[in-house]
Amino acid sequence: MPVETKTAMSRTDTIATVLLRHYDVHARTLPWRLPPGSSERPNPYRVWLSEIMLQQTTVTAVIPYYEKFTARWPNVKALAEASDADVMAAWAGLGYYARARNLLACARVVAREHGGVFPDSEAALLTLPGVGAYTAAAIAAIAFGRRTVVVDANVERVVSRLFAIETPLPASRPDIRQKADLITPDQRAGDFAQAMMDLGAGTCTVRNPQCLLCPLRGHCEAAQTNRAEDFPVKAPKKDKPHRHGIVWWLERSDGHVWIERRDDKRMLGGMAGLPGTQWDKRGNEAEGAPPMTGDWVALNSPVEHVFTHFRLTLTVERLRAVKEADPEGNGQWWPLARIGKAGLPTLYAKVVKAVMQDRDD
DNA sequence: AACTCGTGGAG
DNA sequence: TCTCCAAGAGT
Repeated sequence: MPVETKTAMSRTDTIATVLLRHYDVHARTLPWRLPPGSSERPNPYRVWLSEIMLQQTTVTAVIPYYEKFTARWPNVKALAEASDADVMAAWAGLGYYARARNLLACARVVAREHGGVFPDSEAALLTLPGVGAYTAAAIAAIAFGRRTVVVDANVERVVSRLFAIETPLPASRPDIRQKADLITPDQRAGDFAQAMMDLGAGTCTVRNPQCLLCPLRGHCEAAQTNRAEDFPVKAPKKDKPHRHGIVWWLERSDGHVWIERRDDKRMLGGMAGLPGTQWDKRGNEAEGAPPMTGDWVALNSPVEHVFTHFRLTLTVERLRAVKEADPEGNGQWWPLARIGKAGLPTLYAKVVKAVMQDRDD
């Protein structure tokens, strides 16, 4: 390589060339990545698992779950043989629980119909449960060295800035995809995708982007006009409605609590939960009956929670039952001493906390 | 094609 | 406190 190109960018340097050169030095070390400089290909199972967990979820939130899953289920066959309840409980707290249901469904399809080997083409990957356009492209590129166009929210932001795209999202998606295709290299498409995501996570951030430190500043229309933070332009979003519901805390005299398994296809579907009104259906927030008749008493302070598209205020009502009590519903008595192992999603973990605090008062 | 799906961190 | 939003998919 000529000496002058080490410090000055040559005219023929493409965005991909510059970004990959930067990535070779500055790539983040992450549990699902091979050590820097490794020439091997990453394990498809691990790539797939990480990509599913990372959907709409931050790296720091994913890491402990990724470590837990890979230690307990080291390959796709092991995961395919796990029980639904074990996988759902292991996923508890990470959110978007349809991902966990699809994860298990996908593992079983790969184990049964593909002999435990992940398909290596983008089109075949796209047919798997929980694998959409982004994830299929990412796995094909990262695990199998395919040249695919990987577009996630990071790439959308970076590309919107590189080309100063004025059309608001989501209408700009076709244009963004075309531009992403244009700058994707024929070689190392997987590294390029991960480099774009590293850039979006650390430098080309939503707020306060670090354009002065960006390796692509010389290629970026937005940076050169000091307008990075103006992109991507987004359509205005709707405001969140507020819903109210009741949750019933039924505790037996010997220290057991009545826990239900929520139906699939509802919110928090397949997860453990507490009986309550149908707060997840708009307009039906008051519908439902307690698992037993009795003198239910409400806690002084309700539980507040925020979902993607609505806020929820839950009133907690308590009842003490005798040991012979026989509640109605799809549930089981769970020892309060081991409530932390019940696999409750955060909403219900908040209810447990509220009940415990109420006792201390 | 909009809507529906969780959660926690950043600012 | 409040808003925004993150390696999106399914319907």
